[in-house]
Amino acid sequence: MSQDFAPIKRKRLSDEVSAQIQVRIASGELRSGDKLPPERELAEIFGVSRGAVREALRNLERTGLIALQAGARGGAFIGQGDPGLIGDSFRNLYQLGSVSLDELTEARLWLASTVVRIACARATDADLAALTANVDEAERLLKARRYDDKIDIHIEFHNLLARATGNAVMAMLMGALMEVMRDFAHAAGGERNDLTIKARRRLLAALHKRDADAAVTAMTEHLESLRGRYRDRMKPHRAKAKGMN
Amino acid sequence: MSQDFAPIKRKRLSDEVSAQIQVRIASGELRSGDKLPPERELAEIFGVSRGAVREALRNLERTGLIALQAGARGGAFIGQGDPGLIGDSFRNLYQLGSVSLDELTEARLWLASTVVRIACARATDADLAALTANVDEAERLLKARRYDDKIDIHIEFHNLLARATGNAVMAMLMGALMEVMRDFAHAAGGERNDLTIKARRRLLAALHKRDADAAVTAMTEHLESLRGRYRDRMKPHRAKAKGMN
DNA sequence: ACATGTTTATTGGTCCGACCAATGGAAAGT
DNA sequence: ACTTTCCATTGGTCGGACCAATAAACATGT
Repeated sequence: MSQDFAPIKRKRLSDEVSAQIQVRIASGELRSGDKLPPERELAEIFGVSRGAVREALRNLERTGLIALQAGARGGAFIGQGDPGLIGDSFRNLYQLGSVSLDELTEARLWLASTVVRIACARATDADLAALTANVDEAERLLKARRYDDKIDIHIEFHNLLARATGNAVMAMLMGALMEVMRDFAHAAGGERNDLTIKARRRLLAALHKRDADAAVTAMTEHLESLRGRYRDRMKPHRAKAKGMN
Repeated sequence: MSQDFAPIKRKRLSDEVSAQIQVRIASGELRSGDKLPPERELAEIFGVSRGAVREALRNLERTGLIALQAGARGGAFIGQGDPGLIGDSFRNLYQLGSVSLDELTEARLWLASTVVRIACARATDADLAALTANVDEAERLLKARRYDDKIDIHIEFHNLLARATGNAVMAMLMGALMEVMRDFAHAAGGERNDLTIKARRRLLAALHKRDADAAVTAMTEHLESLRGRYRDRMKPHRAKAKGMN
């Protein structure tokens, strides 16, 4: 036993409280819809101040585990999680310089390939209809020169496609990456040509024919060309982080 | 103008504060390593109580945007984000019943296929050496009957492979999914046979030969069989959430 | 001079007690 | 029976106090 004394972890009270509640959730003791005791009671139970309890609850709220609601029948209710947090995480990592734009677009391209292949096999008629409607809408917006609105529709296309895989996790992963893409798509300004529309028409045709290889090709080629254009347009908007160590 | 009066958003002060700070970060005005003014000053600047500022800072800390440090030269420092939060999000979504175990394993399988294909093309000698060392270690633990420790090594294998793609985003995505896998791998108890080891040896051989198809096959077959075994062993550990709307 | 211990100023961490604001149900009035 | 008013409950905010950690400035001893 050379150097393994005590780690000495000065944990914050609020973190201790939120940890205990989280354990109750992980164990299944607390489930979606359940209500926690009021802050004042929790303070007494845990033997800490209401402020500490409050910080714990706010943390859990931020994590999407609970939702706070004021008023008579209000309180802290166990929620269902928030898929949007995944996208937020990536946004932060990008803004803080921990991941690059190039890595994001590359990962997105890889994910999109998988998505389109799976979706090609599983997409329902309703999925295909929604995708078609989406492209129609995008074309309408393009003609109306509403380039900024078009971006959101384009992003929605990828989300629809990901949902067509029938796998919520995959939909969330793609959704997260697309959230970051949204940011700099708006920053870079929307495309004003119809290349995307045409590529999507080809993709839809392949999907209807259940031709996975053609669908993947259509998707990949389009994203590759987009990637090239973005790379030219977006100068790195941040100098490399100077280590804070 | 039929019904578009005022949205009436009763935002919390602390959220308003954290939002303003976040904007400064997004705009690049605040960068990794920068220090925010002390809580008491921020309270005066924003014209709110110190408690409100504190909640805002704790929220940002939870998000990985800042790190709080007590003491004389302490304060709130802009951080670099925390990739672990992505895994936490999925863990929460799973625990709260918003995503199923099956969707997680399926998405993991898809991602792993992509990862192994890319890694096959890009892995450096150092990557391959690390992967080989990992499998050796796993074999050692298996012989020592340290099944629980073996799980973590097995998970590390996937992370190493993902890192071998050279894409940090992909490594984070895989890392996040594997974090959830870790939970129920431990809950289900580690495998006690050497099937995984053998599959990994085949995978490594394919990687060394840069035979992408063989590598993908080795990975996929193994994960598929694992998936089948898990499905038998893990009964859904939670009844379907009764909606709380 | 140098090393070591002590003080002190700074800053996050916690607590208390009070009051405000939202909300739904109970009581009162019609 | 319906509407209005009131009230208890519960989160949201505040101010001020004190504790705890920390590093710099200072004092002390060799």
